[in-house]
Amino acid sequence: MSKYTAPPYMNDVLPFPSKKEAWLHTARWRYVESAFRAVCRRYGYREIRTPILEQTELFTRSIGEATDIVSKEMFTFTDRGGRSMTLKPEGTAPAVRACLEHNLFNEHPVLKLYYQGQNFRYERGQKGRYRQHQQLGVEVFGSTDAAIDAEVIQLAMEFYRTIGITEQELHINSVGTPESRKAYLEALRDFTRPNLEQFSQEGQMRFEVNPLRMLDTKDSGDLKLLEGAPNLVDFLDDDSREHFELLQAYLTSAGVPYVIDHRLVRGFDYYTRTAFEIVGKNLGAQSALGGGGRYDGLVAECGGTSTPGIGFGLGMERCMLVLDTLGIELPADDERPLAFVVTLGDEKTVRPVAVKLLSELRAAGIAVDMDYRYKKFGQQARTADELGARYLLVLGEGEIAEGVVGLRDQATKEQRNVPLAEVTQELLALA
RNA sequence: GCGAUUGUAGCUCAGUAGGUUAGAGUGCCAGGUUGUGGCCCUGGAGGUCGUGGGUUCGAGCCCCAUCAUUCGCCCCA
Repeated sequence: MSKYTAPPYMNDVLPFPSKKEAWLHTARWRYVESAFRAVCRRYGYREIRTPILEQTELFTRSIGEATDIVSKEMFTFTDRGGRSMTLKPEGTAPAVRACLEHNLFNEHPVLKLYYQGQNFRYERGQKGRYRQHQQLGVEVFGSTDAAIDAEVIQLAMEFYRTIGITEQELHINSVGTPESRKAYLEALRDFTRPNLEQFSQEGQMRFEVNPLRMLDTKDSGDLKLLEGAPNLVDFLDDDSREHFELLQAYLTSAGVPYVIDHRLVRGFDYYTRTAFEIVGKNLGAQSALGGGGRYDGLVAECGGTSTPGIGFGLGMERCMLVLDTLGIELPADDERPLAFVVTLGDEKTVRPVAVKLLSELRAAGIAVDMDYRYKKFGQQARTADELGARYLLVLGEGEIAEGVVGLRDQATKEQRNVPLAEVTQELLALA
């Protein structure tokens, strides 16, 4: 092992596939990222990029002091100017900050954004959870229309479909306003309190810390005790209830099946109304693909004039892992050369011609490579195979004398001579 | 933050109850075979056994610490 290793629970994504960790291959990442961009573009979203760190206060204020993220998971440090800075643990608050700073909310009353960026959370790693993870997401500001909630949901589901995850289930819920949520919490506490001692240790802990999470248990005993518990939707204010009903109507008319999941809650303080999660089928414990929700109070919390918002986010690493688990084939490595030059015979005669051929082909926009270790035909050909070249360009003293190059199809092993002057056109036609 | 797990060659791993010079497969390099490969044969290089202490006549193996890995919990993406 080398002296230095990647920082704990962070991954290197490599230029070649590995048998053990197939998902840590840049070609696969690029494919998924470009699929995401393509979907966002189709839906009319524009890209925003923000710095990798922000003032710490932006996150403590927006996410909530009591959340795990703020209380124990932030990568925080003091910079040389004495400011407390934090590597961003999530993408929404920085996007809001940037929009406020550049007045985008005023100039673009309805603002549809997408982003792709690294998030950092200082926690113990495990499968699908890393200290640095890439998040793909969208945010829409300026509209409370439930139709935009439906659009964000459809965008997310369409993205998963385009990369081959077709078996998905949409879970929706409404968490209402902070006030209605508070009323519900009291009702839930009142309901569970009489039998509290019968709950699992974990359930009892959640009762204290975050009662909503009691609903999210897998413990069969707890589930039984929760039968007949009050539902959050019954505590919604009229506006939130209507909003939730409208969302369902839009989803239905768009032909998007959904299930209402009363146990679905989101972690951060700033969420309001719509909460949704997309769940993959047949994935077991790692089934949540991504989720999002509405945050009508966040912009005001960050110091702007009250502006509603809704967003969706997904973790790239988990997405890649899911693709692996489902055995979904992605298109071939886009970094493969089209052709690979192989030389035979006297190096001093042949190599200069090969170098010239390479530069001509590259200038014409063809991806082509050669072996720089001056070895036998077989070894050069093997390098070509390892790099995934589709064609071999065989160049020896004989070919040079005739002014041709051998064009060998690696799939069929058929080889024919092509005049040097015509190789570029031939390859362009084959590309 | 809590609980486990693993660390020996580039890669996958073996290494018996502590006992000479630490092994295999694969990959790599060279030759057999200066111009058409992947096979085969022969040879070769490659290790501070994660690191630092300790126990012992003697440690890859036992003990402590430390770093790193992987996995679970909490929570999340």
